Amino acid sequence: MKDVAVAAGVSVMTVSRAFKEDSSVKRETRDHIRQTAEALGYVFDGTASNLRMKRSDFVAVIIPSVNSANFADTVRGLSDVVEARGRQILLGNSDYDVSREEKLIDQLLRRRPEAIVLTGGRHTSRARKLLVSAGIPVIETWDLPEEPIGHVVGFSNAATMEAMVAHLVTSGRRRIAFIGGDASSDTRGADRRRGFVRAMQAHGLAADHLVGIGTPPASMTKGAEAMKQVLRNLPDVDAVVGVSDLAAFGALTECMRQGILVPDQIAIAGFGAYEIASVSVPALTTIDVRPREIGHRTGRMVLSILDGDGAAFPQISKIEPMLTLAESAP
Amino acid sequence: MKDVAVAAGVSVMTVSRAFKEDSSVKRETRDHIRQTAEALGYVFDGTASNLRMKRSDFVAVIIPSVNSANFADTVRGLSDVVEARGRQILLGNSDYDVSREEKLIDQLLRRRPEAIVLTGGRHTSRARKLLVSAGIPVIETWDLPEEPIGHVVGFSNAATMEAMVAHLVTSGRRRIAFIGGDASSDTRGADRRRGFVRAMQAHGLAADHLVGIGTPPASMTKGAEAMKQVLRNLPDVDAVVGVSDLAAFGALTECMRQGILVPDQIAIAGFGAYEIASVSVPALTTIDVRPREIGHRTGRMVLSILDGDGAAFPQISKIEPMLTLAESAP
DNA sequence: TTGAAAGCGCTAACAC
DNA sequence: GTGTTAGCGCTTTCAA
Repeated sequence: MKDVAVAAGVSVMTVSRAFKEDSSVKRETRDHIRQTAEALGYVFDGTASNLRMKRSDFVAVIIPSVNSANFADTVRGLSDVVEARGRQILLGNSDYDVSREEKLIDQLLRRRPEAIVLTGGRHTSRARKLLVSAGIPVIETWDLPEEPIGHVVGFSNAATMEAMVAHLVTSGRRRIAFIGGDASSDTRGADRRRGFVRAMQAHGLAADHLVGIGTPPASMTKGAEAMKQVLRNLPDVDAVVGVSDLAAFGALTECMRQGILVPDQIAIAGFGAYEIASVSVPALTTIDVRPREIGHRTGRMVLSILDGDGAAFPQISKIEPMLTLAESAP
Repeated sequence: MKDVAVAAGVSVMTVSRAFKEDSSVKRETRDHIRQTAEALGYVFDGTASNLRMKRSDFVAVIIPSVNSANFADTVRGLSDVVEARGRQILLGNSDYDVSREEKLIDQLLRRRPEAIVLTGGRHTSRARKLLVSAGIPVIETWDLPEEPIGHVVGFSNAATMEAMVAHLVTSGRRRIAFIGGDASSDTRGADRRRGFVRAMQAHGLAADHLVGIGTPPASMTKGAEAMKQVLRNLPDVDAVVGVSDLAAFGALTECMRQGILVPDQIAIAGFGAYEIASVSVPALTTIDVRPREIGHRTGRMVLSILDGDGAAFPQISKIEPMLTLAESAP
């Protein structure tokens, strides 16, 4: 900046002002400075500015994995909103692991983000301490934590899965299997499984057809493998619910390979409203938790807390998941 | 840090040293300082450190979209490598738009990243100027640019598609349609389409069955719609190639809905080796461009340029895509 | 092994 | 409308 100032024949302060939109610099002076800067290949140093202004324009976001379309959608919705207002997303993958999440929180906080968005409501106790003492807005998403740290944009994974079971039972299914949700690290998957078990019991049905798929994320391939087990070991099953659409679609493909008719012999339902659910043949009955809306709403929440009236949003903003019926489990 | 220093009864300099791994501080002093810091809820300010050290530990990455599994895989591979060495990824989505890419480059460079990774080899001229004058390593990926700015980790989209066409022709297909690649903004898609046309002509076949799907990214839904057009307008087609597996799978589902046998009546091939390709029934013949390997290799390249002997990597590192044959086009 | 002074590149606050 | 001074929180440098 000093170089630009010398080259333009002004003080550094004037150069600084010339780069701010609404500051008092003569038009000609500003134009001249900007041209000089461009010619010199000068790029503004945000690092120094951040230090001085105590304002990083970063919003930290931790998701389990960028490789999951649903979490990617949430990040996308979030970044669309906050980037339009000059903020930048600082993204971290926790790999469905709370201790990795703790490390990430530590690392990200060093960058002095102005807010931090988390996926899920389970964290290590040190992570909670770090978050609280950071003194910035904390938003937990994709869940309704029992003890929220700050704000929340989410839904109950368990209750949502209960609605799905209710639908299957209403449509006449009785011997329903659940694929996924066994890994303790995927708390949302485990919650869905818990909701499944609870709903089955509430309907007086046996909830003993639980097929794990191991470490998250649930994939199509793992869903297909799990379905093989179901067909081998649980021949009386008349419906299968996947912890996600990916697992459900995998299960569907295994049925296709074995000549089992869906939904005539076995109904299949998923979770998440991935694109595959609407395109597959048969299309999958699923639950749309509106990941992008989670992101948008979180973004607007962050901005309203940061820039304006934090009171515009309630502390807990509930997403209403929608049951989407399709051919696989009408 | 000053607070910690006062609380621990030492100078700020000693506190600073206590947080570095390999500096000369007495064990007891260091332990005492770290405890004091933890108790005070002190979090190291990376911003100030970066300013002073002129070292941000950021690697900037621009991809067309996080919502594409393949690009997400590349980012994942890259971050696995560079984060293990203390760097953090600064991610931006260009939305397949070079002018948005230019804006992003400008924004990201303000954060003073130590290297920048781009997707593709087409950029605005101002973007090129910014990249060159930034004086940091620039790595272009997912393509083999005609005029590389710096390093490259990629493959030829056109040549790879030519290999796919060669396979289809060898297996007896003659009237082959191509779905996608019409949007000028998706240069990789357009390159694949160009490769398709070139290969068809080289085999003496008509390359006039081109069905566009509009703005990227190619989706399953758009692939299904395009297949509807193919079946309506081009009844003689005996094979279809999708610009990506998503489009190809969409096309497959449309065939299933219309009772058209794949591959007996129409063969279908995709591009990208998404999970859907191996799981779908029939499984899709596709091309594995190894997105994660692109990320890994790019990461290792960045680190070797930054930390050590930059000479360890050639300027252009070619990825060899692999043709993966499956049921849909054996 | 520890400390004091100087400064990274920018901007708030105050002159003029 | 523009310039001067001081300082954001850290680390380099030099001295003790």
